Amino acid sequence: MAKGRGVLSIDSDPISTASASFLHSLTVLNSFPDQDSIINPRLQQLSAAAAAAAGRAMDATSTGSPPSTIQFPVKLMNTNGVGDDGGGDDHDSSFPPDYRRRPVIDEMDFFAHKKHDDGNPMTITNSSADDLKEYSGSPAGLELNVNTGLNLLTTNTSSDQSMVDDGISSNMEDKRAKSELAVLQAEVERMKAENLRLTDMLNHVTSNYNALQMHLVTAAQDQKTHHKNEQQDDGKNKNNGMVPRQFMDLGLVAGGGAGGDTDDLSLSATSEGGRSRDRSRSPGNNIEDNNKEDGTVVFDQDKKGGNDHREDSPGQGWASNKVARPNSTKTIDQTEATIRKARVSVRARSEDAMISDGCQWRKYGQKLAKGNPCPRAYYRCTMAAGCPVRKQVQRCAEDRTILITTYEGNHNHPLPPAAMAMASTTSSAARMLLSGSMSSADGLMNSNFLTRTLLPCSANLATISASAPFPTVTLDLTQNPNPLQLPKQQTQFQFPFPPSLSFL
DNA sequence: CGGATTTGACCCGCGC
DNA sequence: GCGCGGGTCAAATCCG
Repeated sequence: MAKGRGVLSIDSDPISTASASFLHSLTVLNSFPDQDSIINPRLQQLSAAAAAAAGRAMDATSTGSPPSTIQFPVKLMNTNGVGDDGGGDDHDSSFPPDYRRRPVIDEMDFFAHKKHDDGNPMTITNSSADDLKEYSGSPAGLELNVNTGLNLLTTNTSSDQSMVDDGISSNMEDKRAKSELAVLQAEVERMKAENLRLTDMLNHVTSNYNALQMHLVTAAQDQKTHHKNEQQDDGKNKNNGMVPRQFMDLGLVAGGGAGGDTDDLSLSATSEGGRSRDRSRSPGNNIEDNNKEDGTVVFDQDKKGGNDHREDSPGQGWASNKVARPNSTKTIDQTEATIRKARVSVRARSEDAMISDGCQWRKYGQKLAKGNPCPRAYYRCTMAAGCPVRKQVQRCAEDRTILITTYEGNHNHPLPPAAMAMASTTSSAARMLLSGSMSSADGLMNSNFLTRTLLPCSANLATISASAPFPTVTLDLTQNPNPLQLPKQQTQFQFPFPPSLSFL
């Protein structure tokens, strides 16, 4: 899956969480064939047609082929070939670095569609209404315009044939060719203007994205500062030198760990510090985990008043954090709990007992949960010693073909490419959740906003549950609201998510 | 034989 | 304080 590599660098920013819509948009843009294969061919064909017309005018042959001149523009539209494969899965591997300045007609289609259909606030807004109107359903609209020219030509052609019979072809053919040439030149000019307009729009999207990103960075920094102050006030910081970067390092699955960030995948809030249980586990590499898992340190400092709690075990970063902090305010506690307990739940149809997400898991328990006849299985990541990531797998009681997989914790190791999709998708979702947690008073952002931002093209795909025991982002892959993004039906579960695909 | 899975027991938080 | 339910452990078992 080589979708949209061009977006990787964008989302590599750990703070770009809420910019998912832009990432998605850009990913979709990525999915389209490069402009060279769309607009340029059209211009080339127009130019070629113009040249042909000029040549015909010079030749003034009486056997001009009306059908070809009539169908020419139609071919132009067909050459676009956009949207024929649901996002152009195979086109974008060589995404040009300057793609932002190379508008693609179908990009406009995408935005125009979004503007009208879902009212996505992220949608470009500075375009004139005329632009949007003109481009809504761009292929059809363009075709209409081109056809206008054709009609003229067709008229000329029909009369031309009669002229030919009359033996006055030379003059009329010349006229006809010139007329055709003028039409084509006008079309070329129009295409150029179109390019400029698209460029402007794309620039605007980019600037919007940057602005949002800056906003998120600011919010994250504020949050960090807040927690630092909190720690200082406590005066009980037992982890000097350890700075909470973020509650959840959703990090950047940077190319299989090649990139600096090795604890890439953060499927959910850091290490489940919120886990109320503090049973002692085998001592392991707790310290290491704490160092790796952002935010863990922050919550690990309190041992519940020094009671007889056993030490949390290291390798189990996810069970290592204490919730209560003596001097913390109620608000802070709530926020922390929210962040620590965040989870990402994925609903997908699968006949298998477990979806294949590219990671290696070891089952360590199974329980019958109340309200669901299907047992819930507990898995632990075994790709690296001490990896705190765990997941729960359970079939939906209402529809047993639906497998609900809930991820929790941060991987402390590089992920194989196969796991990148899941990692990116779930981390995007989790980032969205935590972003919301950090920037709203009640710990959760407006779910509609999150949903739309996360998956602007399919708002019903992601939901934020605030009522669940843990704040949970649910990614519902059992529906297929946007066929363009689901190339094919898979029996084996795979991640069809636009955001995730953008990182593959 | 080593690793994975199963399964009953245990721990803990929460609500009553 | 007690019971319930979720989550985890670890011995037993299975399997390649």
